[in-house]
Parts: sequence; structure tokens; C-alpha cells
Amino acid sequence: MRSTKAPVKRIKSEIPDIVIGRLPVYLRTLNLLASEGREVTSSQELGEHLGISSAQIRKDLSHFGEFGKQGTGYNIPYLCKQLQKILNVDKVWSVVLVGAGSLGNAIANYNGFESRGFRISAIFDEDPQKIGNEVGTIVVESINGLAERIKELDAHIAVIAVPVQAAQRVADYLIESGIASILCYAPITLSVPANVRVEYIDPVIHFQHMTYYLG
Amino acid sequence: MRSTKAPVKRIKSEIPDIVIGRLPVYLRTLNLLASEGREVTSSQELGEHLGISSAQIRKDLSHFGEFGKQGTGYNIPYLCKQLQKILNVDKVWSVVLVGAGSLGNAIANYNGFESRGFRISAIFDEDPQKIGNEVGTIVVESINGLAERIKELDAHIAVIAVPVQAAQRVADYLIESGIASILCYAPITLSVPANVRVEYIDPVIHFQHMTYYLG
DNA sequence: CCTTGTGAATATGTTCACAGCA
DNA sequence: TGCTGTGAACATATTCACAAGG
Repeated sequence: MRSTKAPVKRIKSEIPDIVIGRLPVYLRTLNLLASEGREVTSSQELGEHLGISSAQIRKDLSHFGEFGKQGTGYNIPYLCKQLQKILNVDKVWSVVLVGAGSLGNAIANYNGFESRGFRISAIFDEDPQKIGNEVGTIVVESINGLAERIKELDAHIAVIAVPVQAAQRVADYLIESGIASILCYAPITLSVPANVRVEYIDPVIHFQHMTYYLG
Repeated sequence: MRSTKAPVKRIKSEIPDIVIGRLPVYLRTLNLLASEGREVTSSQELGEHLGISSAQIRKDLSHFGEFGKQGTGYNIPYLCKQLQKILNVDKVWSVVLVGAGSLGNAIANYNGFESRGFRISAIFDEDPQKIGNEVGTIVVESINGLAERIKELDAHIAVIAVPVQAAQRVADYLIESGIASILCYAPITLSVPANVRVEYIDPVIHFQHMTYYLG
């Protein structure tokens, strides 16, 4: 422990994005351990669970502070809380979903979001047939109301679950409406301004990665 | 071009996994360009589409051969074919899906797999209520027949789309049945032998990565 | 004993910059 | 000219290994 050091931890731009990307995985695993009633763990145990080295976990966490105790390890509920704060999921974020097809339905019906910091607050579709349908507890709205509703809901995150042909158009509209974080399920790399963050989910990318090794 | 060099290209273990992971993205984009009738492209154009450097694309491809022409760039249909061969998606792979809930339904109904090398060949569920249901064109089968059907179908890839509580159990059963590549939609890190490859899709991991930057 | 946090060493990945060829 | 393919240079990420504390 170094006490008289410059107070520069958690300057966002200094922490590698790849480290940030692992924190949610740590959090997910810690929550699982907590749900089993476990009180403490070590970087070694966590690493074995996750298939990564204990040194990596310690170094990752060290970017944000000192959360462990020598000889003992990490208090699980405490570390969970710290990671939730770091990731800003000690609140629940409103997420808007575009696309009320079967994928949109699956996403809207999934009830594992809320406990991890997210709530699907509205669903939009272009298809007049779908507007008014109930999906879970929400009613599908016309995409025309998107901009206004995003402001009302103070939503910062959107999910695109529309066919690939519509995805770029929907993204443009979302960005115009003030959304700066998009999770895209359509199999396309979106063209967006530099200040918009897009992440992608495409199962075929994973399949093709696997088949390389299946020779 | 070096002609009198040791004939050591495409030794799998020498090519970084991170490179393999990008090839499906290149392929996806090239197919899009091809569908627009484009015949040639350059590493620079491709890089601009994808938000990565042209040098990276050239270096990635160079692991596998020389696919471009100086001054011209890459022939799109040719490069698509080459990437398909490299990734072993110049055939269609049978994939088995476990879980016939709304996510399983969405996956089974998606019709973008076949053109990219995959087909959902069977769906399994534990719930007797669901067995016999039709999902798209397939009938939900009892998970008890999994091992036998995997052999019949010569399936090497499985998708886990069951609740998190069942995921590890299902994975164990799949592995026992001979599956060595799993795409897991349940929010848990599976414990598997070293020869089994698992990839994960968990939207919350992406959301939490985003909220870090949303401060 | 055990385990953390961390500089130093290593390993891996990306970009530069240019020769060579269409 | 325009663009590829690639060593060399650089940048980033991971692991080692150990002092220090419980």
C-alpha cells in the first residue's frame, strides 16, 4: 500500500478499455458466489473460475483501488458493491429496444436485466401491425415517437434488434435522437460518429471463430 | 512477395486467436460489399468501414496468403471464398440448440444462419410441456435423446439458451455427448475441460461496459 | 503460513514506412 | 500513380516474482 502517492486513480482515459471489459465478468461471477452464500474469495479462486490468471485479476482491480486484504483475499459483497459503483450500475438504466420481432420479444421478456442495472423501458417498431402489441408488460410503440420518448425516459442506451436492412437507418435515427450507446444485434458494422459507442452481438461471428478450429 | 521461404503459412497454432476473431467480421463486410455488386476493395476502404487500420487488415490477411494485387486491391468474391475456406464455412455446419424458451425460439426462427455456414438442426428442452412443439420448421425434442441425436446429425457446435440455473448441467451433458464447441447465452462462466471451446453472449456484459463510460 | 498490490520483465499486438509490383 | 505485403519500431497487455501485511 502506497499512501503518499498522487491521488490519480480512476482517471478514465488512463484505464485500458480491455480492463473495463473484464470487470462485468468479475462482477457476474462475484454475484454468483455471493448468491451461494460465500463471503470471501481470492484472486486465485476467481481466476480458476474464469480461466484467467490471478495476477491479471489483481492488476485489473488495482487500477481502481485496493479492495483486498493480504492473507485473506476479497470480501465478496464489498467487492461487488465497488464494481457496481465503478461500472455505474448502482442504479437502473433505462434501455430502449427497437425491433419487436422474435428477437425483440426474447429480449423484452428476459427478466435478468433489472438485477444487473438495466430495464427495457420501451419497445419500438416500424411495422404498423406490431404497434400496440403487448410484449411482456410493455406496449410496442411507433418508431416515430422515438426521439420524444428517449428524452422522456432519459434513456442513454438502445438495442437494435431489427433486420439487417433496417439497422443503419435505425441507428441514424437513434443517434439523431440523442442515443450515444448502441447494442446492435444486426449482422452489420454500423457507421456512426466518433462519440457514439456501438457494441455488437452476432452469433455467427462466434460460430465462424469456432469452425476455424474445427478444421 | 517471398517465394523461397519455408512453406509455413496457416499453421494454426501460430496464428493469433485475435486475428481469427476478426476474419468473420471481414467476411461479413465483404459479403455486404459483394451484395452491393462491388468487385474490388482495398484495405483502406475496408478499414474505414470497420473502424480499424488498413495495416491491420493487410497484416491479418498476410498470415494466410497473398490475396491482393498491388495497385488494385482485393477482388471481393475471391477474398470471400478464401476467407470462407480458412474459416471452414464453405460447408454448412449442423448446430444443436438447447432451450426452447423465447430466446431459443428467436434463434431457431432466425434465417440468417444458412447463408453464413450454419443450420439449427435440432432443438432440445427439459420441459415436457415444450417437447413436441414446433419451432419454425423443427420439433422440440427431449433432452434425453441429445447424445444420440448429436451423433446422428454429426453436430460439433451447440447453443445453450436455457436459464442460468440449468446452464452448467446442460454443458456437462453436451460435452459428455461429444460436443466441443459451445455458444452460451446464459450469464455464467462455464466450467469445461481444456479441449472444449466456449464463447459467450451476454448483453448485460456489453451494457455494463457502456455504462462505465456513461459516468 | 496465506494473499495482496505492484514494479520489472516478458509477451503480444498494432502501426509505421517503404520496397516492389501492377 | 496506387496499393499490397512485411520487417522494424512501437505500443499495449500479461505474467513474474517478491516485499509487505494479516
